[in-house]
Amino acid sequence: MNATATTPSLPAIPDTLTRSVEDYLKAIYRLSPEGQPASTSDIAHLLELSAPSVSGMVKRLSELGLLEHVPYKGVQLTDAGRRAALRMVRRHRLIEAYLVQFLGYGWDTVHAEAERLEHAVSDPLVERMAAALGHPVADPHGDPIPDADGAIHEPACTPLAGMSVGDTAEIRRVDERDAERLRYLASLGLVPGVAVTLRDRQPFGGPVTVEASGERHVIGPELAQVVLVRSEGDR
Amino acid sequence: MNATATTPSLPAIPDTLTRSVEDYLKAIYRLSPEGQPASTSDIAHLLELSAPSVSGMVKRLSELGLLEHVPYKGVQLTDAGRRAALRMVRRHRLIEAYLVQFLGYGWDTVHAEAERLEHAVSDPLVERMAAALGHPVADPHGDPIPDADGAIHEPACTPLAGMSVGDTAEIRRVDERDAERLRYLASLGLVPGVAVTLRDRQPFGGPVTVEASGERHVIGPELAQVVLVRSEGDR
DNA sequence: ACCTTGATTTAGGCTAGCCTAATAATTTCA
DNA sequence: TGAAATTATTAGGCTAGCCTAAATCAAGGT
Repeated sequence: MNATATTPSLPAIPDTLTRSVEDYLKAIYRLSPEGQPASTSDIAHLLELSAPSVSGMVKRLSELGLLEHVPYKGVQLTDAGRRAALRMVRRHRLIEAYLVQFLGYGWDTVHAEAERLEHAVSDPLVERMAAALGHPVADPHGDPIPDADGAIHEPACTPLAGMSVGDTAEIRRVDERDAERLRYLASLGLVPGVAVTLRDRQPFGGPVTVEASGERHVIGPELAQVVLVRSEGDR
Repeated sequence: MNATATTPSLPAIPDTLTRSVEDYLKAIYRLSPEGQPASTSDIAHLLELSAPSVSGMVKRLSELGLLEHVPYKGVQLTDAGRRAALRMVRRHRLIEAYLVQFLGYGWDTVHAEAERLEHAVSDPLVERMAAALGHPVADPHGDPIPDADGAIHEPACTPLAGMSVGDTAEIRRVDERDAERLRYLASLGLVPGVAVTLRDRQPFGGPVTVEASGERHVIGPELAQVVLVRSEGDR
């Protein structure tokens, strides 16, 4: 017995992770940016994999020291795991920003491309892109970009659905994953940086009416949930 | 029996190939751009894999209709295989050109990065890069870039080692794979576009002396083999 | 014509990741 | 509290790709 004795033989974290592993870490980070445990089934749902597949991978990742797993309770990233996850988040968001800025991509199509590229770019390339962009702090959807050390500042945002009638706020962030949704929001002019005023809300989870750039739009509740705003009052 | 009856059940070529398959096709293309058969062991050597691994993959690829294999004779790409290979060659060379032009890469470091990115980029991204570059016909090492339909024009080149003393020629192409070699060549000013005159050749495969940009350099025979030139006389 | 040599293929085994079906643990609710 | 529902894990199996060791084929020299 000559190891540092935490778990029975700890296989060091390999210097390069597989695509799968990177995707798991990103998913777990997304499910619990604050560090609360994420459930197996949530991970499975997000990655569109079966629950047993996730169970198996979770076991391997915890043996690698990338996360901690309490059976039937959930998983939490270790520091090493969170670092690796944030590295992927940084890559993803910088790639999106780069493709939009320099290669004419739209905010609706850029996610799929970044999803593959993030596993293939080298760290130096990521930093070159960051420099070419002038070290941006957010991607085209308003998602904050962690710095190279993994520090990230998540600005306080609330769903548009949570605004009160009469309130005015600025759109900060929009969930990036559904291209069609992004195209629809863009067609309405509901993009980050735009000021919106809530004009009406129907009861029982009904639609809301917002005014932006002088136009009024009726928005369904699930859409109003993925558009994040910052009230003029905050910070 | 309801198939078109060439081989006993032909599994259609999948729309996306794996990284491994893409690498095999590229390797086979490189070993036989003219279509002569490539040997198992040459493929194994180029990809740094064991011969049995290559044997197994070759079997699968021939079942997929990407190549034809005559046991103990060699493999030849089919039209579909060659098309897939040229698609990878186009990607690789355009990525190299893009990274050098827009992201400050040097010709010595760009190969490794392109080697990974070529498997991850989408066709539209490749075409956007090509457009941003103004549809170049060659990459930073002078290697010609196939067009989007897979047509490629390989300019007639001969190794510098094959020149006669007193001849003058233009450097056209340099093997891209060894970063250190590229750095050395660049330090001597021996890059594509430069005119060189052969001043001396030592017998028995000895070094050659070339003059370029007014300077003389002594070059070992294996280096003189990977620098390709076009004589002023040729086309 | 035979035998050695080198290239190639077959045999058998391994890991990473995925799956479905079956089992087990936890939570919920009557 | 105890059954039902939910959630997670184990069992067992699959493919892609890689490996080493063993067998086999193709040639070339005597």
